[in-house]
Amino acid sequence: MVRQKTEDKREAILLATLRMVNNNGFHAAPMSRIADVAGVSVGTIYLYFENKEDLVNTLYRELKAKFAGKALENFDSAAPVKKGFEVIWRNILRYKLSEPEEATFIEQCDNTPMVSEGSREMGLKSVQPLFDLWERGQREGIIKPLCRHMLFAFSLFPMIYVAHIYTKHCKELTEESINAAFTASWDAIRT
Amino acid sequence: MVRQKTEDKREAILLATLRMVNNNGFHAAPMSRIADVAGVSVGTIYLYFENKEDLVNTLYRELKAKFAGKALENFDSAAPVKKGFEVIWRNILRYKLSEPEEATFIEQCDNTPMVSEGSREMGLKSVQPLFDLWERGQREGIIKPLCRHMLFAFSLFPMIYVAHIYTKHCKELTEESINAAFTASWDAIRT
DNA sequence: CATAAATAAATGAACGTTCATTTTAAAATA
DNA sequence: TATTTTAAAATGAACGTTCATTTATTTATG
Repeated sequence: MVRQKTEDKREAILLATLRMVNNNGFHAAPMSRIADVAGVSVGTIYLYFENKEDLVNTLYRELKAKFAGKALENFDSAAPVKKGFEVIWRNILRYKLSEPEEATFIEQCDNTPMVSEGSREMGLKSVQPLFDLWERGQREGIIKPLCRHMLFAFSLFPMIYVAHIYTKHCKELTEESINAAFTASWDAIRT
Repeated sequence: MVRQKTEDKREAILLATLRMVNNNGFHAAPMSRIADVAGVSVGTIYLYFENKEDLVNTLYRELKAKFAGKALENFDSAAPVKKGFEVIWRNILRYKLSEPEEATFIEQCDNTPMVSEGSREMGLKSVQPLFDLWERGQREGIIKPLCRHMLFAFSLFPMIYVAHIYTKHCKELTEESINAAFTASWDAIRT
């Protein structure tokens, strides 16, 4: 075996991309600067990624996969609907608060043509257990008969927005606020 | 009297900007194409606007002002809290559904460094009556004691998201769905 | 020494912006 | 009224810069 492409460099490039894009958006993250921050030559990036689009999409998909893993941690599909929902809800909030850089990047990607529709769909499929849970809740008459989009819009989307605002302004969310936010989320979708 | 800069051209340039940016984001709206679509020469744009940033910020502020006007239409600050909230809620939804292009542009702007923090703050101040209404609701014990961000996140943000999804996929929101969405919004923030 | 990884330099396309020039129409003149 | 003057409005080719990507070269490894 000859010399391997060091995995370190790949990671450094991905991390640099995350940081640069978060700092000032995509238009302020030229390949040259990503290379600088990663401590790597520009050309090297093209050894690991096809082009910039591929680089960004790869990063997006990896983060989304990690996110889905965290979101479903300790989730028991046999538990009561409200309990199951609360577990996922708190998991997502914890992730958004503890990994604000990753969270910000994901949000940026959801609003740019640089990330393909395919990458986005992949992200949705990874939280299928949540959709199943909602459906069960509706069959049991516990959850309002709204479509997925609406349920997401009223129960998870607001929390993601709140986490974003708070990390952006470096304020801390008290345990009390978090509980209040969960109550609001649940009140919105429960019958 | 000398010749006036025709107001038509200014409007054409703004409209072209709106369309181009909506089509594929800011990076796909070069001044040259904006000029083409507006039926104007590139240089002409610089007679009406200082630079691209000024052009975009001007458009953003004009749309935000129009939005605020629509949002507060028929709002009576003396009416009961729930009624007042419902008026504004439905006004915003109507705007988002009837002017999807403008709505999409505003959303894009809220996620780009091209729009200054100052422009964004201006947008917030224009819906002060809504904040006042929430405060009154809290004094009356009708609305949960959450901060502005949270109230916005749980009652208006989801609806904006839903309107966006539906117009994007060209689906129609039934009157029934709209009522259900309002109930969810109100349930989320009422005590 | 052979081969792949890493680099630095080179390339060309695209962009925002400028500016010398032309067009337009109101004002002045006769 | 018909003609000339004037200055603002409009133009679009050209400029300098930046960017993503490619190429040629060097470096490191087995």
